[in-house]
Amino acid sequence: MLNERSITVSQDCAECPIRHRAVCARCESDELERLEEIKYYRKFEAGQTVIWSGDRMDFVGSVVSGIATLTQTMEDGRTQMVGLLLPSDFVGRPGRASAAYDVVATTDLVMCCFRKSPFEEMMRQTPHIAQRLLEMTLDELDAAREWMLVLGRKTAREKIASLLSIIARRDASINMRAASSTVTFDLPLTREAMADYLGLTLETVSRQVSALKKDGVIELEGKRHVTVPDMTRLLDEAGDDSDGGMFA
Amino acid sequence: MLNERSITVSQDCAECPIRHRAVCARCESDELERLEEIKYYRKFEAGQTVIWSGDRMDFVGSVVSGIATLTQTMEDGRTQMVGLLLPSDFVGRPGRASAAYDVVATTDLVMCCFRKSPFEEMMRQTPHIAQRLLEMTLDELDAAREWMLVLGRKTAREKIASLLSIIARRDASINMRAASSTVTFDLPLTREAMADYLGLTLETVSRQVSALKKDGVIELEGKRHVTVPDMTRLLDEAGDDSDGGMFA
DNA sequence: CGGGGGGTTGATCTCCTTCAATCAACGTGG
DNA sequence: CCACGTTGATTGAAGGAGATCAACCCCCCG
Repeated sequence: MLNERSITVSQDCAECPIRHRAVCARCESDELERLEEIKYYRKFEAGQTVIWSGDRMDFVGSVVSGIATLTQTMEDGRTQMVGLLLPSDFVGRPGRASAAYDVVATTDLVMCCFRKSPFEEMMRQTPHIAQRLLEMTLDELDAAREWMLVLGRKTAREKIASLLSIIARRDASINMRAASSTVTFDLPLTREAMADYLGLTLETVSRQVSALKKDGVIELEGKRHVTVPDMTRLLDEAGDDSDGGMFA
Repeated sequence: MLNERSITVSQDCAECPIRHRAVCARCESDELERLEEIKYYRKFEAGQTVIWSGDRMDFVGSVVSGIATLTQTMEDGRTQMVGLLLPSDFVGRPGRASAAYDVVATTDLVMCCFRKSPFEEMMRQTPHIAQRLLEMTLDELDAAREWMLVLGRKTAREKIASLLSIIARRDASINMRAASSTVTFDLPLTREAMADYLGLTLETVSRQVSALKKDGVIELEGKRHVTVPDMTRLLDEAGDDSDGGMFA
């Protein structure tokens, strides 16, 4: 832990680990130079709140490393996660003054932030940023719609299987691993966070995870380390159409 | 499959009722001229399918009048609506070859379609279109996230109240009516479509609509015509934070 | 008249929530 | 080093919200 923490984070775009996927992916070197002028890094510890819904938000930015969640909460405390932010994902909405959701770091988190108004100005001038942001937003919209099916129509067991599939898939994509039939990864979420994502209680999550384990769909080491011996089987449990659309 | 009785109607952008809200809202007159060259109108009757998920899609477009739905269906028939398309809403995704969802006309529908590759070419050349599309996509993403809270955490009664609130609100916005405390509108959806939107069964929808009526939250003339005597009361039933965010 | 689509209502069942006890891992202070 | 509190997780028992299955109504239309 301490070792990882002490790693110096590069502020140089040229060495940025998320350069090829983030909002700046399409930028030319002169555009990157302009971005460097308005950017700054921020670090958050696991559990810290990045911003509260309704708060004034004078920056937008990208997740460099770590994981954050976007959540909505009703007055009586019921909460629903509406987004899971992974490295390269974009945070904030250009043209909007205040945050629409709570953003919370679930692991230690590094963000590359841009001051909002210069960023908005750049969006107007250089189409590369707006183009990439449109692409990313359309992807997020697709993901949100996929999740609406999960929330509205799937059983608890299918919900868990769906979540595990998604994490496994993205893990494979980030680490450039081939989609082999057996997959291993660490759950970045607590049982409660999983429940908030899936519209369940944490007890139901716990029970269904245990059930999937008992049925041999997954194997567990500790609470968080998951092995999926047969990815097809998991996708089947998720109720997704066969292939699982291994899209980039 | 090919009995699609789409009728082409010529129409002038200058007189278009959705010009100020659609994807072309920001276009200058010369840009509109270019758009006119690649556009064509299509009409669909209530119940007709505009396109099936997975089908090749060689156009994108805007809803001019009428209402369409975006739905996802699992192999066993469970369906979830993931979008409700109203006049001025955009259909299709630039850069994607095939439809990701079923699009169905729930009322008689008129669409203004653009041939896909010329449209994509225009997006690259004229920033006004991409800018507006980004804005609209961000709005849709917000709406989708709002809906995730409804699907994941609200009770059946709250779900119905939420749907009615949304329809009432948008109706007020389209018809430029002041947000008076008493509102009247026609439900554009069958009970089954409401159920698909809300992740419920049609029986539960029916029961909860009746319950809201019995409790005086709404009044009904026939099955479809709804009167809301006190909008605040309805918003309260929906579990939304007080004001209901009367956004433009 | 018959039939079908849309809608309502009733009885029963079940999956998930709720409430509660227990456990393991971990850090902290006496 | 051990008692103690805390946090995350598991498991059990009981209850309820909504699903399921089924009957029936209304209205339009051929």
